[in-house]
Amino acid sequence: MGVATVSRVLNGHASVRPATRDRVQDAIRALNYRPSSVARNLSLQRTMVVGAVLPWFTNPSAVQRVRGIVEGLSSSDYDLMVFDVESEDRQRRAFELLDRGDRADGLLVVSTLPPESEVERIRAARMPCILVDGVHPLLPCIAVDDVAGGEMATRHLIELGHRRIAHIGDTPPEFRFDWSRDRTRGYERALERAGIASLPEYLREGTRLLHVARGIATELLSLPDRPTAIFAASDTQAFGTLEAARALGIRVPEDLSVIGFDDIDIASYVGLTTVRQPLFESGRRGAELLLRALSGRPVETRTELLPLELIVRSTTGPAPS
Amino acid sequence: MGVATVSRVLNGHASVRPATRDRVQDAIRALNYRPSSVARNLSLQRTMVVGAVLPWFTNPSAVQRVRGIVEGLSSSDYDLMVFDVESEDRQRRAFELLDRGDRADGLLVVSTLPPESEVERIRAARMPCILVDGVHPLLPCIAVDDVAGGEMATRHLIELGHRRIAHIGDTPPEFRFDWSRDRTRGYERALERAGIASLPEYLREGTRLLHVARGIATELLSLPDRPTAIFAASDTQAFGTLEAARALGIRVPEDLSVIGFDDIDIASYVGLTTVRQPLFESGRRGAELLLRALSGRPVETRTELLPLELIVRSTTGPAPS
DNA sequence: CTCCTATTTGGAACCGGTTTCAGACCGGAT
DNA sequence: ATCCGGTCTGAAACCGGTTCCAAATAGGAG
Repeated sequence: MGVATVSRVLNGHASVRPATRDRVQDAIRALNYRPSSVARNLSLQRTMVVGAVLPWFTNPSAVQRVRGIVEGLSSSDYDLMVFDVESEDRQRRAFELLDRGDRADGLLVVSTLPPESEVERIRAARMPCILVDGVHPLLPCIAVDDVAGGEMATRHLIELGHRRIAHIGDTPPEFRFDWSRDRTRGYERALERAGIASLPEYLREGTRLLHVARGIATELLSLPDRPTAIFAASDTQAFGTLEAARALGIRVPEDLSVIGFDDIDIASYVGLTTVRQPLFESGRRGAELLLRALSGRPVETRTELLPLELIVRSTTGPAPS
Repeated sequence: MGVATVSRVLNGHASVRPATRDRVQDAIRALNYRPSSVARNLSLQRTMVVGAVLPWFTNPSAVQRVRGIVEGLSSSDYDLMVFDVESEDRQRRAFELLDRGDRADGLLVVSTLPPESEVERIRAARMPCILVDGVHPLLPCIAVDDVAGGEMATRHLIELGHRRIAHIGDTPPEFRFDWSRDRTRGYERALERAGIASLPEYLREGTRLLHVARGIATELLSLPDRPTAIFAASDTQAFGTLEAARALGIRVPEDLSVIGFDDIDIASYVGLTTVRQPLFESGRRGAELLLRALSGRPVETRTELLPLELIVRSTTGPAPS
């Protein structure tokens, strides 16, 4: 029996006599044989796997996006392989592993930007690749208008009568990633439009981590002329802010209003006012576009903006008089 | 120039004349060449990737474990590939992809049990495999004593004077997974030891999802003789219980005590009393054992139990008189 | 300028599949 | 019994690397 016949049986290919097929299947069972998927991929030039590259998938919003991806892929024959890249180095390695197209047929890059050299390579290899929560002129992208979001959050505070509004942003240079800067820009624009001077001591940056934000918030709230409202660039940072306020005995929302960004699961539980972005939907839609590209249908290389929505709960209120 | 030479240059192998090496590297640059990692794996029989298989990594405790895995692997040369298996079918497929050892060198199976046939295959292929949050007699395992944990939680409530104690468990048959049953057993044992009869209407099951638990809790709290304490099999379910209580206007902990299990991030924020299990540590330790196995050192096939700890916060209090 | 040996180099086999292609086999018609 | 067409089958080439081994080359000694 030749290997060709075995291959035909395994792939349910046409024209194998039933008698032969049975004989092959018996042998397979007897030997407890399973074909090597890697050898198969090598030969087929196709893996039926899509790769997702994302930093800190430990964080709640990333998890939510991945859930969307899983959902979007669930009806397809593709499996998902997630690469967590906690450092620039790991990110480079992930792309080295993936961009040849021999480990995954398509790529979802979430909340990070691939190095420029990789973008070129990906395009040269005609490997389908969708950006989720990131924008690049040469790739299809799913994103939100962070400037508008930052403005939306800040305007909400202004409309409540706040004038001393602080902002806790994210440190920009992580994985060439700049949504936080855009939200900050929205914050500045809202202040400007309302004719409020922006104070440098009200504009702070820290990592996305909760305890860092708590530290920064503690400093902000200890200022001689402390802010009456804080716009945190993410819900996680907003929670850090709330903890700081609680520790200092500052009442929310009576003495301090806090607004976040994302609307992660816990936000509704805790009653956090926030700007909701469709996290789950971004992943689902990204997967949808990727599947379309994988099926050979064309996908426009343009940025698709998902809607933002202000969710008012109980951590914002009128400015104290 | 032969392919052998190129291969030697790429792998920094010995004895390539500098002049030749430079010539090869120039060619590589000129062609923008990158070797196929899959072909390399096929030839080398080694991938430098470890696979993690876990269900619902959407859920907070799984995320925490994965964080531990990432941490445990970070100092090694291995990359992590995560397979989310939301259904039995996907689980089967994940193992089919992984157990030949040509896609990953080692396996971490988290919060699920591999099908028996796969266990056999994994052992036959001598593929290193560690179970995290799961127990199998033929594999090294990292776990906690769920019976003891369930007993610990229940005893805490009993010691506070509660007698009408309900329990919300998990539906057992998901991915051959039974920690919830063990926690329930601990619950029953604690009641028995205290001489409290267990009432069938106090013992309920639901999926791990928050809103399902909320529904069940609402039913429990609407019983004519409603419980004064509820032990939820996971923190997520405890939150559902708290929401139900809040909606019904039942004060916690004055009218109702609630205890969870896991101690996920938000638990401390919300002040949930719970039984802490070392989630992060379980992943880190699993990765550590896997790395040891991958390096050829022996790993005992025994179950390593991590410690549990009762964390008393503000959702439990003395039974109402 | 030879000769000899140590170092470099390239050819070929292999990893484990898929697929092309030509030959083997089958049954029916003459 | 022979021939014919169509259906099955297996040998061989390929995917893209690594590595063994033998041939080619370089450099030092005589």
